[in-house]
Amino acid sequence: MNITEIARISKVSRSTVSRVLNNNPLVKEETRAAVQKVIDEMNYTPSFAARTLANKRNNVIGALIYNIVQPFWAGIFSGIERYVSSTDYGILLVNSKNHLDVWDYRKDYKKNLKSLVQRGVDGIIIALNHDLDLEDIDFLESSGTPFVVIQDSTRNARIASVNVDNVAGAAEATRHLLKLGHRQIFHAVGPLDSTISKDRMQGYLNAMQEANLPVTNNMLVGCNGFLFYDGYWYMKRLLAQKQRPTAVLFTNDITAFGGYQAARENGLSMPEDLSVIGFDHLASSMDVAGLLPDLTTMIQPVGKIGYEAAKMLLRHLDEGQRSASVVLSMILHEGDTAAEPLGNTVRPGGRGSKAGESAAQAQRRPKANRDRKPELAE
Amino acid sequence: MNITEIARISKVSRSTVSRVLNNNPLVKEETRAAVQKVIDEMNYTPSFAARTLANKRNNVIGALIYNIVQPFWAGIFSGIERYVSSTDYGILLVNSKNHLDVWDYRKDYKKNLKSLVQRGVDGIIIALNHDLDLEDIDFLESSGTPFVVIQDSTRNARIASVNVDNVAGAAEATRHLLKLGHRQIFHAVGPLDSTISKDRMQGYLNAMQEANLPVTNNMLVGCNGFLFYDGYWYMKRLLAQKQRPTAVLFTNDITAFGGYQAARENGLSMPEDLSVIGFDHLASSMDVAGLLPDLTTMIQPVGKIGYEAAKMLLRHLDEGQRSASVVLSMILHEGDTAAEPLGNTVRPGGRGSKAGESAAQAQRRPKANRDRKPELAE
DNA sequence: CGTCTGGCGGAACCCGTTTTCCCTGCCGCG
DNA sequence: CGCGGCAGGGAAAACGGGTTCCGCCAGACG
Repeated sequence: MNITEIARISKVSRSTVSRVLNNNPLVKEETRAAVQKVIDEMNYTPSFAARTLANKRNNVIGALIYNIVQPFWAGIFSGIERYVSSTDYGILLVNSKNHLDVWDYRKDYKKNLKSLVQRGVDGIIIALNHDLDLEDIDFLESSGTPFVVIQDSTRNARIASVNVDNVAGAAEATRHLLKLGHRQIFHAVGPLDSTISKDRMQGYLNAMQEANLPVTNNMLVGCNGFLFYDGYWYMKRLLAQKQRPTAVLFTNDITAFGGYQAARENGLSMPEDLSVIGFDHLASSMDVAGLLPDLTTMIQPVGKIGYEAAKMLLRHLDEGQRSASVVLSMILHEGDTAAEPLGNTVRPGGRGSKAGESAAQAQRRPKANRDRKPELAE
Repeated sequence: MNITEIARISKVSRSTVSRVLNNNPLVKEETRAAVQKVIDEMNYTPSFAARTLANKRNNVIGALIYNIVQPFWAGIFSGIERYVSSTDYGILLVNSKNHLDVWDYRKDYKKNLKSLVQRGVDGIIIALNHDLDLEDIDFLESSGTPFVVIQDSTRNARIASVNVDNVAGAAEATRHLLKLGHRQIFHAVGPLDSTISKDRMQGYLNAMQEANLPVTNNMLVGCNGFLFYDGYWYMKRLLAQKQRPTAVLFTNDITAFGGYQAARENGLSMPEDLSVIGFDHLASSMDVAGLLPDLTTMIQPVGKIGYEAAKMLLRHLDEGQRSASVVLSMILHEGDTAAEPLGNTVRPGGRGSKAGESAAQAQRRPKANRDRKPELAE
C-alpha cells in the first residue's frame, strides 16, 4: 500500500495525495475529503523512509547522554523526552558511557557522535560529563547537523547550550550558610578537572569574599572524587584536625551524604554540630524518603534542563533560527542539615566581618536543642 | 556527495560502487581498491535514508520502556544498549510513562507502540509495567515487526520474552529465611493487579508449603503499593498487632526500606529482632552505600535481562529465526537484614516442622547482641 | 477576448539496491 | 585453427515511495 495505490483508487494524481497528506491548502476541500476517506479506509500511512529521502528530514533527533543509569542524566533525558514526545520527532538515544573503558572513553563518545551524524538525525542533544573539544565542534558544524549542548562551560559562541549556573548556585548556598550565622564554612572541593567543581568553588569563593571572610587553605580541601567515600574520608580527615568548621559545602549530594555519615559516626549531630549542604537534590529521584536525611541542597532543575534543550533544538529545526544559549539557576532546597551554628563552636571569625552581622548572628543562636537526636535515628 | 559522484570520479558504474560498499565478491580486487580509495578520499558515507528505502531495513530498533528514570528500567535499557552498541543498530527510545496521566496511560503506550511501528523500526523491545493485551499482539503481528517482551507473565506462545522467575526467587528468599530458623515469616504482598506481586506471593506460598508451615491470613497482608510509605505503614500496622513475625518478606526493596524504617522507629533492631528481605537490589544503583542498610534482597539481573532481550531480537532480525523465550533467575544477596531469629520471639511454630531442623535452629540462636545499635546509627 | 488564478497532473528528483543484460576473454572441442 | 560456450566483471535501468517544481486547463474577471 503506497501513495500510488491511493492515487489510483481515489482517481487523482500522486501529487494530490501527497498534498492531502501534508495539508497543503492548494487542494479543493471536496477532493481532500475524498482522498482522506480512501486513506482512512485503506489504513494507509506514508513510509517514513521515503519521506526522509525526499525531505532530507528524518524527524529523529539524537541524544548523546553520558550515563542514562544515573538519576541526574536520566532526569535530563526525561526532560528531553517530555518535550519531544509532544512533537512528531523521535529520539535516538546513545549512552556514551556504555563500554566504559577508562582508556578509550573519549574515542567512544566521538564514535557515537559520528554514528548519530551518519544516521542522518536532524539534530543532536549532547549531555556529557565534560566539554566538547574543537574537533567535535568542527565535525558537527561541517556535517551541518544542528546541536545543543547541555552544560557547556567553555561558553563557546559556536555552541548553543543550556547551562546551570554553578557559580551562582554555590554562592547562594554559601550565602545561605552565612545568613544562618556561619563563619567557619569549609568547602569540600570536587575534582578540579571538572568544570562543575571549579565553578562551584568559584561561587563559594565569591560569596566568602562578598562577606569579607578570608578563605584559608585548610578551608578549601579537595574531596578527590564525587563518590560517597570521597566525602566520607574527607570528613574523617577533617574531624581529625584541630580547626573545625561549623558548616561544610560539599560539591554534590553523594559526597555530602558521605560526610554526613562520617560526622555521625564521630558523634556529631546535624545540623546542630555541623551544617552540611550538597548539590543536586538526589533524594527527589530516589524513592527512599525517610531513610535518608533530608539534605539541604541546591536543586538542579534536571527536567527543565532537558526540556529547554529539546525546545531549543526543535525550534532551530522547525524555524531555522538558532536560539541563544540559556542559563538556568539552581534552587535552594532547605532540608534538615543546615541551621544556625551553636555558639560555642564558632570562632571569633574573619577579622573583616561586619559588626552588624555579627550581632544579628549572635541573637539567632539557639542553645537548647543540643541533645536532640539526629533525624535518622528517630 | 552521493554514489553517482563516486562512480563518476572512480570511472565505474554506480552498481560497482554499490558492490564495493556491500562487500560483494563479484568485484575485481583492483577495482575495489580503486573505488574504496575514492570513497575514503571523499569521506563519503552512503545515505541511511536511501538504504532504508531500498533495503526495507532501518537498522534501528525501538525500545518502549516504562519509566527510564527509575533505576530498574534504566538498568534494563542499559543492558539493551550494551548489546546493541556492539552492532550497527541504533535504538529509538520511547518512555511509555512520560505524560503520566493516570487515566489514559494505556492509550499512551499504545500510541507509542504505533508510532514505533509506523516509523518503520526493524524490531521492538517492550519493557512495561504490565502485560501486553491481545490487541497489542495482533497489532504487532499484523505489522510484521518482530518484538521481544521483557517480563511477559502471560507466557503467551505468540510472544518471545525474557523473564525473571519471580516464583522461584520468592521461594528462594523464603527458604533462606527458613534455613536461618524462621518460622513466623510474613509476606507483605504487593498489589495483586501486578503479576510480579502475584508470582512473588506464589513463591512464598510454595516455600512455606514445602516446609509444611501453615500460612494464615494475617501472615499474608497486602502492602497497597510499591512505595516507601506503603511498606512503612504496613509495618506500623503489623507492629500494633499481638502476633509478630520474626521475618518479613517484602515485595520489593522500597517497601522493605519503608518497613525497616518503621520497625526502627518502634525500637526494633534488624536483623536481631526482625529479619527483612526485599527484591531488586536497588542499592546497587544508588551511590549512597553506607547510609542505607545493606538490605538482604533478591537481585534482579537487570542488565542481563536487557542484554538477552536485545540479543534475542537482533538474532531474529539478522538470522530470521525467532528464538524461544528465556527465563533468568534471581540471585540472593545476603546483606545485613536477615539473620537467625532470637529465641524468645520464636513461637512453637508450625506443627509439621521437622524435629531435626528445630534443633539446629536452637543451637544457632545468638543471645548476646540484642542491644547492638542499628546499622544505620553507627 | 485576453489574462489571471485555482486546482490538479506530469515528471524529475532524492540515493541507493538489485536485476538483467551485455561484453570480453578464456577454454575446450570439433 | 576456429567457433561456441561459459564465466567473470561491469553497465544500464527499474525500483522503492514520497515531494515538489512546472505547467496545463478551465473558469472567472477585466
